[in-house]
Amino acid sequence: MTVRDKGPSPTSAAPALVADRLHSAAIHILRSLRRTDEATGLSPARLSALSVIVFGGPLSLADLAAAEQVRPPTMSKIVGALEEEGLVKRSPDPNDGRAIRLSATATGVRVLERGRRMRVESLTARLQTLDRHEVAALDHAVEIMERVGGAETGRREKGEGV
Amino acid sequence: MTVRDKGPSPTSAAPALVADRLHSAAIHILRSLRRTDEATGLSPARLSALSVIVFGGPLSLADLAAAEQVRPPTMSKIVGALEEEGLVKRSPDPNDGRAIRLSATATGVRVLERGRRMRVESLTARLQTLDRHEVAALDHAVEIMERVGGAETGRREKGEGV
DNA sequence: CATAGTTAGTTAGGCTTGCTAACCTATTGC
DNA sequence: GCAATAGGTTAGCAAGCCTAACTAACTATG
Repeated sequence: MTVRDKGPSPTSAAPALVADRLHSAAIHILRSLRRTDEATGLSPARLSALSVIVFGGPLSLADLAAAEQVRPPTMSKIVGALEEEGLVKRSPDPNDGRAIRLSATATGVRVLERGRRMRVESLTARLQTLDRHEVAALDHAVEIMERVGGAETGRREKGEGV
Repeated sequence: MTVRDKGPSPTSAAPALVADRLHSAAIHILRSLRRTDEATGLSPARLSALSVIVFGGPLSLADLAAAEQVRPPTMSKIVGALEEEGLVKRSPDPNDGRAIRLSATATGVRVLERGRRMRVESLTARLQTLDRHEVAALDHAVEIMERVGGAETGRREKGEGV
C-alpha cells in the first residue's frame, strides 16, 4: 500500500518497505510450493540439497552445508535421508580420512529431474498467467534476489543450476 | 530494467527457469532472515501471524489460519504461544459461541513493531547496496510475486501492512 | 615422534512449524 | 428435538533447524 500501486517510480521504493514485502511474498510462495514438493516425495530441503549435489559434483558435507546455508548437523541428517532413499552416496575422501564426498546416484539424478519439474510446475503455471514483461521483470528481480539473499555469506552456489 | 545488461530479453525468460530460480532465491532469503528473526525473539511464523492480527483487526482463528495458509490446528498452536507471551488475546465472539476473536495486546503491537523493524533491517541493509533502479525492479517484482504467491487461495491478506 | 590443537562428521536432544485424526461444543436446518 | 455441520483444541507424528558434545583424523610443534 502506502507507496506502491504497481508502477513504482524508482524514487518511491523505500528499501524497508520492499524488504518487508519481499519477505512476506517469499513466505507465501514457499508455503504454497511445499505442497507441491510433498507430491514429489521430496521435501524442499532435500530437493535443494540434492540439486546442489547433482550439479555441484562431488563435494564435502561441510561445503554442502555452507552452500545451503545450514549447519553441518542439519545437513548430515538431510544427507542421511537422501542416502537412505538411494539418491545420494557417501564416499570416503581419498585425501582426507575425515571428510566424505557426496555424489548423486543415477536414481538421484533422475528423481531430481522429476522432482524439480513437479516442484516448478505449479509456480510455472501461475507465472504463465503473467505477460512477457512481468515474467521478465521477475526474472530480473530474481537475479537481484540471488545476490541479496546470498550476500550474507558472500557465497554463490547452487541457485544457478537447480 | 527488464532488458538491461544481464537482464535476459523478455523472450528468453522461460517461466520454468524463472520459477526455479525464484524458488531457490526465496529459500535463501528466508533462511538468512530466520536468524534475524531469532534475534527478535519472535519466530517467523509467530511474527507473521502477529502482524496479521495487529493489522487485520480482531479476527477468528479460522480466518487467521486461512490468511496464513496453514491449518487451524497449526494456527491454534501459534496463537497459543503468542498468547502465552502476552502478545495476543483470545476473546469470545459475541455472535458465535464457538468462535474466538483474536486481537493484539498493547505489548503485541509494540513487539511487532520492534520485531518487524529488526527483521527487515538486515534485508534492508543489503538492499541498500543496490542502486535505485534495482530496488525499483525488486519492488515491482514483489508486487507480481504477491499476486503469484497468493494466487492459489485467491486471498490477499497481511503482506500489505506487515 | 608424541602430543596438543584443529577440523570433518555424527549423535543426542530440543524447539518450531507443519500435518491428520479425533474430539467437544455450539450452531443450524429439518 | 435431533442430526449434521462448523469452529477450536488436543494428541501424536515428521521435517528442519539449532547447539552441545563426541569421535576420528589431520597438522603442527617441541
